[in-house]
Amino acid sequence: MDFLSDLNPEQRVAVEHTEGPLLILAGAGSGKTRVIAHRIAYLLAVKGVPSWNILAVTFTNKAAQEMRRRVQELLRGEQLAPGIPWLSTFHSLCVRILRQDIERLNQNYSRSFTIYDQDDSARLVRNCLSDLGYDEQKLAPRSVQAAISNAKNRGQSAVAYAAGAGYEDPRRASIAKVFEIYEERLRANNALDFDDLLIKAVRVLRKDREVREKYNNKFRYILVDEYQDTNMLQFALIRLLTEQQQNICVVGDEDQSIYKWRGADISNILDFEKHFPNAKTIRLEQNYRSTQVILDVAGAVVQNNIARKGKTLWTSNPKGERVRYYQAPDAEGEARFVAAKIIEHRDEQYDIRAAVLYRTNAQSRVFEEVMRRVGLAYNIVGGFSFYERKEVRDIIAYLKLALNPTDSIALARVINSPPRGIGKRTLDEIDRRAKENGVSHWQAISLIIEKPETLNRAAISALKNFRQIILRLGELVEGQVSEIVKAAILDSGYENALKSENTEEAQGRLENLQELVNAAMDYDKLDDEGLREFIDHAALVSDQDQYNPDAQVTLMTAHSAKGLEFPLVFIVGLENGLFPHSRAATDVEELEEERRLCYVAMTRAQQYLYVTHTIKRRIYGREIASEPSLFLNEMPPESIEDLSLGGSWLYHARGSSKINLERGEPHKERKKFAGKTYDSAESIAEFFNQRREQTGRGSSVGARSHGPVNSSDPNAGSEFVPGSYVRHAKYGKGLVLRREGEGDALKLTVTFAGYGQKKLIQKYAGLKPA
DNA sequence: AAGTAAATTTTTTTT
DNA sequence: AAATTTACTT
Repeated sequence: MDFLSDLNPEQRVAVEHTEGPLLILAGAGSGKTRVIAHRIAYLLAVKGVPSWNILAVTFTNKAAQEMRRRVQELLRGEQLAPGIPWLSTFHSLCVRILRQDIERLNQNYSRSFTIYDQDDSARLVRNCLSDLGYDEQKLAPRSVQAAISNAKNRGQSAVAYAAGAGYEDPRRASIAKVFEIYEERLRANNALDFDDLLIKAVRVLRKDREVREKYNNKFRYILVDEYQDTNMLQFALIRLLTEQQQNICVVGDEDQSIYKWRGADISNILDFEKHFPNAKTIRLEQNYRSTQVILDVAGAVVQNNIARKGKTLWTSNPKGERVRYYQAPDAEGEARFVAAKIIEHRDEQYDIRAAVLYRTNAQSRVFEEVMRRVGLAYNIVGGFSFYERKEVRDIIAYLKLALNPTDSIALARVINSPPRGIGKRTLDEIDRRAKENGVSHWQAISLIIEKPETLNRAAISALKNFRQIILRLGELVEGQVSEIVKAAILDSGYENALKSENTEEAQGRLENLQELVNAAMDYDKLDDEGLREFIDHAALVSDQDQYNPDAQVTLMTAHSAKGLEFPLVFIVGLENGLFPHSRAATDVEELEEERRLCYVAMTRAQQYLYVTHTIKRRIYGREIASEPSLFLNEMPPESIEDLSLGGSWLYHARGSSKINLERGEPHKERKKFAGKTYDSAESIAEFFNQRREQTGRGSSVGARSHGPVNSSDPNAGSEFVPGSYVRHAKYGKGLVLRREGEGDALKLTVTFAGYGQKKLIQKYAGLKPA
């Protein structure tokens, strides 16, 4: 079989250009997965490259799996030496490298290191904070963790972070201190957090020539997918791996860069030609996925971004139907609309796959409830994953301890769960003895058992009991994975504790643990995968790995949808403050990232795209009036069909004579959207006033909503209505989110870039319009 | 030490 | 509104 005939000319070049650096700028839906799969197959079958010489890095394990499947399918019937290339995520690649070679770093890490996920690492930060005597109210563990992670992703050590001047964050010195002991403790626990996986892998490659040469010789052909979302460390890794050869092929799309907040550095892709001087660049601009209208609308939105090279996607697909728009009275109505439409589409085409995309996971609940009520089977991606459930995490902590008893986070997690009589007093004593003798908590337990000092007999026997459990598990680590998992569930007393609870919830937890055993059994069959790999997998599975391509309805965040496609897509909750998210509202760059996210979401759609928003929404149990997203405003009206009942925002926006849409040539540069936008105070007030008049006439939609926005009288303090921008002497520019009270008691909730939300009394805050 | 009641917080996106 | 944390009882 030849691997070229069903490719377009550009795709073909991308497959054939195997030697030397290659940059593939692949627009949404331009068949990049196809190209990568064909390229790998071509390397193997035509170029005769041995499979172990190929490394392909994808964003998720699922994507790697999918790639493997497609390559295998292409190679069916080919006579080839067996073996599949290394297909993995950056993080699992680093784990594989480190499990081999971390000891060469001489940093007291052993090959049996533990991986700390977000939750573990947050716990460790919390420990550090409390040991330093810092107030968690002032230094939120999560934000400290984020600051540390950001610094690590920039390649900074604790010392460098402390020295790093710049903007004066009063918390900086304290965070640096936390950072320092956080790192110390990771090392003491023989643990690596997600960032460390990359950092240590880069370090070992950089430091040790032998290791570097080993991997340079091994990976002669390297492919990186989603290159626009790689960060500094991932780039460093690529550089080190391509020191000898330059057969590096990267694929990406600047318009789909949505992980800047996680340290992704777009200049990696923009400067690729600089980094690899002889690079060839190929643009894939033909879209095979979506209808013309969907592409037009998505393009019109992303065109509002300034920081953009700009490219033109085209398609020979049919024009398709207009994008459908719906304004719902509330989140419940929004979900009901989506469910009803899915059912309608099913009548047309019984097996149509649908996706509901939202900005935040918290939005999923209403959709789940409605889907269940109307009897639509759905698959949910993200949110609370299987491995994040408490009981599953607890059992995994037992297993981690069996392999690495110095892991104090795992120890703290399970030492008294299920309850076995080890309380605060005992824990304090363990901590004291550990510090006194400079040993781990695990070793401190043995010290206490030998020489109890202050503790009573009951506590000592509880500790002995616990130590015995872990030691016994330790004897099983070489055996079958499912056996030790079963032992952990049973010997820890977890099963009995749940059984004696005798509730439905406990029953569910038991079933989850049975699932864990089932998952472990898969590892029994594999020769070179054991407990270690099982636990690594649990830490490194991504949310997207829960995606089931056969599911009829999938609920997930817009982020998780990257790389996927569906005939029928709903983008819900398109409201200012939600999508774009309020945390991104005041920063132009962040707003542009939100817009790209919206673009990614829209370009998932193959045939039908629906965009919806609500006019009021519950947040923390409080009902808040919400306003339509500015992204809705950026969609060309002629491509939108309004399905709302009664008067919709769209109806007002488009129906008003004030609107003067300045439309230029479709693909020429166009001035920023000049239509009526709702990002000014007056227009929002106007919109809601119009609504009130209309609903007053007896429209059924949201007839009695007394949200704060609706109460805004344009004549009184009209400057500071929700949606308007203000300037604060200290915090700078901010977006007004909420308005409460009147006169002197007028309180405003304002979100400021870098400072979060603040409640301000207008009388004292000295706000100016911005 | 463990269970219950009260208070407090939570929501960005994720390897 | 729900979940988690803390305070208070036994």
